[in-house]
Amino acid sequence: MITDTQNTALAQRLTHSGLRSTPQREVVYQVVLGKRDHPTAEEVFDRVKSAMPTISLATVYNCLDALVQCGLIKQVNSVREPSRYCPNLHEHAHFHDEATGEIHDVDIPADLIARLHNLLPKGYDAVSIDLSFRGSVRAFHALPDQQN
Amino acid sequence: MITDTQNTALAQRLTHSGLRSTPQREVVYQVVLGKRDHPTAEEVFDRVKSAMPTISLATVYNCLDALVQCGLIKQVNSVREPSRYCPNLHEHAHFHDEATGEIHDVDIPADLIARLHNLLPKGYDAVSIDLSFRGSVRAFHALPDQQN
DNA sequence: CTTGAACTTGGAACGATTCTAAGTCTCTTT
DNA sequence: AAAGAGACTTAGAATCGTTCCAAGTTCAAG
Repeated sequence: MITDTQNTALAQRLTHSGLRSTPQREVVYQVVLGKRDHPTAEEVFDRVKSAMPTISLATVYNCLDALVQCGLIKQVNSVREPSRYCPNLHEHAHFHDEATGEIHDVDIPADLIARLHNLLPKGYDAVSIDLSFRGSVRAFHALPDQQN
Repeated sequence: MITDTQNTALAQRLTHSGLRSTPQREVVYQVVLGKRDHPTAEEVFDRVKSAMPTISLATVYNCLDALVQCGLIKQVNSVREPSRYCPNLHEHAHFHDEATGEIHDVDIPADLIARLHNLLPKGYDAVSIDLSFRGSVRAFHALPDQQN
């Protein structure tokens, strides 16, 4: 659907971080962007293979790392489960649905993030916050799609 | 230092959950209680071996699971690192010091926990919240030990 | 061109955890 | 007290996501 501006953005970000833009990294990036679920490296691997059948799993890991490093995607670490990757760059929390295994993004208002930082004692300097919920999602009587 | 009331509490909790109180579980419990750091299963294993040299690592995992299950300790899941266990049962967050690898407990006021729950859209039912920071702790000019 | 660094590849290696099979312990029921 | 059923322990094998490795490839700069 989209490729050109995204790929130049990709190239810029990568070179800016001292990394190279390669066909593999472009394809991996497109795949993660392409579907707004939270795929594991293995799932990314499967999806990428249709476009590039010779790619190896090690390369997928390498590409995902590179993309995380230059800030284009985020790594979502689940508990004793494979890491997942998401293109949502806003500060947000994750809700792990224990029934389905799905992960849903949950927005965090900026003032709340500030308040979380204020929990820390003096001298504590947090570079990242991770907020995650686990539970289940009650099927809901077809509400006409509130906000998201 | 302490053993008797703790061990009866242990026995009660275990049997209440349909589990048995065993020498191994008592020792593992004492070890986790004994030092307020956040040991991994392997570290618990090492500490337990001095009191009970024949215990196996599998049993340590089993015992830790049992204690977590009946609510006597908590499992702290780090990112792509071994799980750690802590006897602090209050709702609290964790600060992962990237320099030292240490984990520090951080209290969360009750109203903030409520506010976190309120982030969730309708229908989302969270059974647990995990809040963790990672960063570093600046050494602090010998403050006369504030609160903790 | 050449040189070197970054990258890709497949497979081996790793490490935390779980599983397995065999043996032991401990309640209950007689 | 004997017997049977579970729960528990043990050592080692197995699992699985991830990382490492060695060899070959590509790319950018001189």
